[in-house]
Amino acid sequence: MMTKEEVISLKITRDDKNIIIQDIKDFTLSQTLECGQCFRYDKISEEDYIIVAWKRMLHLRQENDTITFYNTSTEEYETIWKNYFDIDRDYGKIKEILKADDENMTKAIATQGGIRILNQEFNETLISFIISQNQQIVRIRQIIAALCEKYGEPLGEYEGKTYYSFPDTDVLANITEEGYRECKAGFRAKYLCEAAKALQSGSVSGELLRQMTREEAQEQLIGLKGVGKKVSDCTLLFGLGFREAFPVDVWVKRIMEELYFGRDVKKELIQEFACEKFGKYGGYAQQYLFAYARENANKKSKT
DNA sequence: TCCCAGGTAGATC
DNA sequence: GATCTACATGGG
Repeated sequence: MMTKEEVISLKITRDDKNIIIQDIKDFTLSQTLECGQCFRYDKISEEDYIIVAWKRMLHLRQENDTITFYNTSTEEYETIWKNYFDIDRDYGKIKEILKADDENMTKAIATQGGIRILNQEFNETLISFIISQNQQIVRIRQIIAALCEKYGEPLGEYEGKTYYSFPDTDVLANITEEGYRECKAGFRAKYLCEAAKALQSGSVSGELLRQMTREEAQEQLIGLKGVGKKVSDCTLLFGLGFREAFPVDVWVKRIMEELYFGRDVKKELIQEFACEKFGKYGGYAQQYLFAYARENANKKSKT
């Protein structure tokens, strides 16, 4: 639930086809799409992206504090994109809280403060992060793209390329292990089969899990083969709206060790520390840190 | 060629 | 309980 003080107002206009937000704050499209939380986007130019989410394809462009949502209706914006991009939440306030008395968060937010946490579909998030384990982000995107191309529905095209929806649970549940392997899912194929069947049967669903506490929902997720602490945390954070979740992966482990511990520590200790320090803002803190860690690694590899 | 990747399950100590 | 290892596949 969003509290009233976290809601902000914006100047939103439209011309004949497009929705335009002219004074967006705390939002950098490239950072939000490329920080590893979602996998279904194409960078078309420095300012333009094509994304697919919630069975829609969308062309977006950002110039400074103006964002244009191309070829979309007011209704589609209100029902889909406003929520997807978490538009009504006041990230300025969240960032102030995280930065208070924390040099590390201040540095991370200085370069990565345009990230917003997307509200993604539960099914897609779960399947995507099962695929993500022990894999590089570019590969995750390739595998999910293959899965959608093969089993999703065409949604439209841009410059000759067709974009496909993420497959429905009925379709996912009927894909064989061999089918997932053909999408290059490797050893994760058997996990995907099991998860898809759980989704189709309804034994695991976004509806059910959203009604639970975070601990209960996490327990349900970890009950699936191939879903452990990290994958479940990502699913809770990106697919179910549990913004206190703090996924600890190799990047977050490394950057937390560097910034807060000065030595190698166990994941469990990092988890505990983050829970204590960031509390209900854990998910936001984690995203800023994750992006900051990757940005630093990029710089080093380029020199 | 080698190391590693938004980890996890199962074996072993 | 804590630690070790296999796992598919390809990017750098």
